[in-house]
Amino acid sequence: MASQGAATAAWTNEEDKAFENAVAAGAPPPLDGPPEECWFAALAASVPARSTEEVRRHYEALVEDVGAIDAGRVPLPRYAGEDSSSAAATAAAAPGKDRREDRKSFESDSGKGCSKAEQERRKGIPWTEEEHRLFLLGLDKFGKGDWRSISRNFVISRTPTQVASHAQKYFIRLNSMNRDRRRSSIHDITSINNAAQAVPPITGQAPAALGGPPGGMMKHPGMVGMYGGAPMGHPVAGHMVPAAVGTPVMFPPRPGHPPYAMPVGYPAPHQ
DNA sequence: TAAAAGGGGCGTCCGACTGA
DNA sequence: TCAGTCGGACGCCCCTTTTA
Repeated sequence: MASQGAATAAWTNEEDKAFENAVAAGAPPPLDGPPEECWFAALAASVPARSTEEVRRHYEALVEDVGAIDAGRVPLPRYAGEDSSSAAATAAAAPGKDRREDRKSFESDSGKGCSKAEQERRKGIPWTEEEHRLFLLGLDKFGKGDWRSISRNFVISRTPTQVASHAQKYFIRLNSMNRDRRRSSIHDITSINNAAQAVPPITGQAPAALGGPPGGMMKHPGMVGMYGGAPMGHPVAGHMVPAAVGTPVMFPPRPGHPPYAMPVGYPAPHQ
């Protein structure tokens, strides 16, 4: 991943949050002057400690991340989803899902594996944050509905059906953001940037290598989803501010594919 | 106060249905 | 025919309440 704000101090959690919220809100639409400059200035107003130029670079770094993935410059984590050994391989690559997989493997090892129950209904393999992040990238790239392309080019470890199913629940989740009693879930990740910094290094890279600041940005380190190693039940407000609730934060539209859930007045980044 | 039980939320899988 | 959508079943876990 591209190093965000490499030339300046690392962005803090609060700054990232404010930045994302501003992007999610679409930022005040530029009224006059160069649209792009005004738009970044509006974003910068949400992050007082950062200059417009810093905000611009931060933004472009995110876009660059997407571009790198699009171009295949960023090696995607290897998932072996096609065969039955995928569970172990994926579990090894994604420490966040170990608990359930451990139970699963235990059941298999204890003689209950390949049981009738398992043949009747395969147990679900929880999505990792990395997969979800790739899903968001694919959603940005191909738009809502093109699950096959997303599956083939981004979430290669999941079938189009799985991607579609995941998307369905994801959008349901987004629509239910205003409910009071909710647990935190992987679907709370609505921005690629946020996810990138929250995702444990699935490739074994250090978090900084993935673009996140040292120490990550999550207020609950290690929170990786329902079946991850981190606890569930943390108040959502603790790591997701209301402004971002229900507002998908996606990267800007690119030529050739429709934007998804982008606020009005979202300028095209430098290409 | 600690443990147990029940309720409810969440994520995944599956099958039926629909439209191109 | 195929891909996408929708709704429900299922399993798992956490939270709250109840009980000793």
